[in-house]
Amino acid sequence: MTIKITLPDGSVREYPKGSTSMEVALSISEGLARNVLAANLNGTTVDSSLPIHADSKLELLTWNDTDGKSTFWHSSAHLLAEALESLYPGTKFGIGPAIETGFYYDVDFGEVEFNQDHFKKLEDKILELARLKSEFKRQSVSKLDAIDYFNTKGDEYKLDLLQNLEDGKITFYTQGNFTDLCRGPHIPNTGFIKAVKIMNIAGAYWRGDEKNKMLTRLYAVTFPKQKELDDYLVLLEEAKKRDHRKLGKELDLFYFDEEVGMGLPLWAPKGEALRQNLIEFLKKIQRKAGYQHVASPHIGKKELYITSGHYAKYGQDAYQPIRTPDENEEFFLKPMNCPHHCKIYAAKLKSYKDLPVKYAEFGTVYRYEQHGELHGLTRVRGFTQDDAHIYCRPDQLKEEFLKVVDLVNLVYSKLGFSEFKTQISLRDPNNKEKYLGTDQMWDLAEKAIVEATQERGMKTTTKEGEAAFYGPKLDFMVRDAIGRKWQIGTIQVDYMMPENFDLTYIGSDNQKHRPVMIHRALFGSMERFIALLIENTGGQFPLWLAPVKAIILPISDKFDDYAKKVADQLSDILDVPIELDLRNEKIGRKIRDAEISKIPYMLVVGEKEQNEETIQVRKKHEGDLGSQTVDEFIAMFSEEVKV
RNA sequence: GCUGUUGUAGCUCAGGGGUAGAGCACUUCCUUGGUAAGGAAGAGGUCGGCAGUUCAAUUCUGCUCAACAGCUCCA
Repeated sequence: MTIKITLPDGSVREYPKGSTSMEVALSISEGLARNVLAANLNGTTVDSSLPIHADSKLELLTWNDTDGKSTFWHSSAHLLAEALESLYPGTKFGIGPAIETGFYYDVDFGEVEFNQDHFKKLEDKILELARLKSEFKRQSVSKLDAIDYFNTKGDEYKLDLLQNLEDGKITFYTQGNFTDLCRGPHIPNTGFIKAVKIMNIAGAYWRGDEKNKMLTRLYAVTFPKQKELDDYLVLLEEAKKRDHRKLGKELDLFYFDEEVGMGLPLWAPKGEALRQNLIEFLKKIQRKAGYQHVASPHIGKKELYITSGHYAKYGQDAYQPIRTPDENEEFFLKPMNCPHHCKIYAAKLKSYKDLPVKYAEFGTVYRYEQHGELHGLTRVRGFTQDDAHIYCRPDQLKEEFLKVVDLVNLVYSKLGFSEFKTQISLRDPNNKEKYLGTDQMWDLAEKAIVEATQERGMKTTTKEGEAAFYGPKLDFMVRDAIGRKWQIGTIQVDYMMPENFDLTYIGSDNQKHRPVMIHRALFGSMERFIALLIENTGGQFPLWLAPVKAIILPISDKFDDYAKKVADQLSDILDVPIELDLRNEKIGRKIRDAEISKIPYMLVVGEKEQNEETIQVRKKHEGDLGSQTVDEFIAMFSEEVKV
C-alpha cells in the first residue's frame, strides 16, 4: 500500500502507507531532514513523527517557517518547564504558549522566591537538558487518567484546564522527566535548542482574570544557533535606541512632569514645531478633501454627554465632573469631540445639497486611563485627536467611507508608513446588548465597511466584539520599535449619534431625513502618531518635518556678524526655524553637536565664505555638499522642503 | 486597578548605617580654531515624599507618589 504525498512545489511522491514526514524529508535530503521541526499536513501543523495514512499535501516546516518557529518555541516552553521542575520541585504550571517572538510559561512557584538573579541558573539548566536530546513523545490519555496524573502531581492549573477538554482528545507530551498536558505538535527532540535567553519576568492572572491568582510569567526566547540569539539581542538594543521616550528627551521634543500629572505630556518648542508641521500638513490635505475646520471647548455639560450616550457608558470612568459654584451644573472634560460637532451641525438647517458636511478639529480630549496602562506618548490621559466627523446621506455612505480610506492611504504613504495593518471591528453577535442602536443600523454599517475594504482590495483581519459601542469600525495599526501594535487611524460608522442628537437634513422631497455619521481620525492622536513616527524614523525626520531645518556654524566669532546676516536672510525668505551656533567652540564640535541634534542642514561660514558671500552646505549624515550662494541654497531647500 | 522592578545633580549612571561621587550638560576664563568631543576653574543634590527602627537613615522597615515591564481594561 502506498500513499501520494504532494509537496509545496507541486511534485507528487509515493511512500508506503504510515510513513512519517521525517521519512519524507529523509528521502529528499539528509540536510533537510536535519532541519525539519514539524510538518504542515493538509493545513494542520503536526509532529514530524506522525504516520501518514492517506494521500496528503505536505509541507516540511523548518526554522524559516513561522509555524516551524512557533513549534520550536512551544517545545522550548516545555523544556523551560522541565528545567523549572528540576530546579524548583513542586512548581505548578499554567500555560506555556509560543508568542510572536519566543514563548512564555505561567508558573506558580509556591513558596519559592524567583527573581532575575535566578535567570542564569535557569538558562544553564535548560541548555543542559537540551543537550540530552530528549525526544518529545506523544501519548493519548483518557480524561480520567489525565485527571489522576495531575491530581497526584498536585497541579491545580492543569486540572482546571482539563475540565474544558473533551475525553478522547487529550494528549500528553513527555520529554526527559517532564510530562505536560499538550495538544502539540513539537519538534523531534530538545537537541535543536542551542541558545536560550530568559527575557523577562512579570505577573499574569491565571486565565487572564483578575479575580484569579496571579502567577509568575517567564518570558524567554530560544534559537537553534547561538549566533541568532546574539543577533536578536543586538536588534533589541538597536530598537531601544529608537524608543520615542528616549529620543523625545534627547531631541528636546517633549517631557512629562510628576507635578503636572501622569500621562499629560508637555511639548517643548521643538516638539511643538514638529506637531505643527504635521498639523499644517493634514489641514492642507483635509481642506483639499472638502473638510472644514472647526473648534470647540475643552469641557461640556453633563447633559451633552447624556444625549450622546457617552455618560451612560463611560461617565463613571471619566474624570470627576467640574461643578460651577452657583448654578451647581456639572461639566466634564471632553473625552470626544463628536458631541460638540453634532451641535455645530444642528446649529443651522441643512439641505440634502449641503451633504456631505465634514467637520475637522484638532481637538484635545481627556480620558482617565488606568495608570498601569500609560506609556510614553502612545497612551496618555490628555491628547489631541486629528478628529473629523462626516455627516452624509445614507446613499453617500460607501463613497464617503472609501474617500476616507483613500485619504488614510495617501497620508501614510507621504509619511513613509508602509507596514500598517487594517482591522475591521464588528459587534459581538452574542452580546448585542453591549451596543446602542438597532440591528438594522448595525447591519447597514457593517456591510458598508466590509464592502468598502473589499472594493479597495485591502487585506484586513476581522474581529467580532471589538466595535465601538455606537458602531463598527476600521482601524489602522502600526508597530512601535519593540514590536507592539498600536492603533492609529480609525474610521467608524455611526447611525446612533445623529439619532441621539436628532440631526436632520431636508431631502429633495422636502421632508426631514436622518444623516449618517462617520467618525474618523487619520493619525488617531497627535501624541501616539508622533511617538510612532519617531520610532519609525529613529528621529531622522524628513526636511519638511524637522523642527529645526538648518543651523549656521561660524568658524570663529570673527564671522558671527556674517553668520547673523545669513540667518536673517534665510529666515526672512524661507520662514522656517534656523538656528545659529555662536558658542566659543571649534567647528568640529559644532558639527558634532548639530549631527547629534539631527538638524538636516549645517551651514558653515568662515573667512572664505564671508569674502565670497557664500555658505558652505553640509547635510546631516551625508557631509559636505560644497559652497553655494544663499540664493542657490534657498532654491535647493525650497524644492526639498515640499511634501 | 493588579504583580514585579526601579527612583541619587539638568541628563546617563556608580556608591552605600557615620549627612555624597563620575561623565556629559551648565557658568567663568584661556584658546580664534576649517568639518563628529580644545584646555582650565567653578557652581550645582533634604539621595522621590511621609512615617518608623537606631546614638546616627540617602542606605534598614512600612506606607505613599512616580517611572518601567507585564496582566486586566481601553472611548
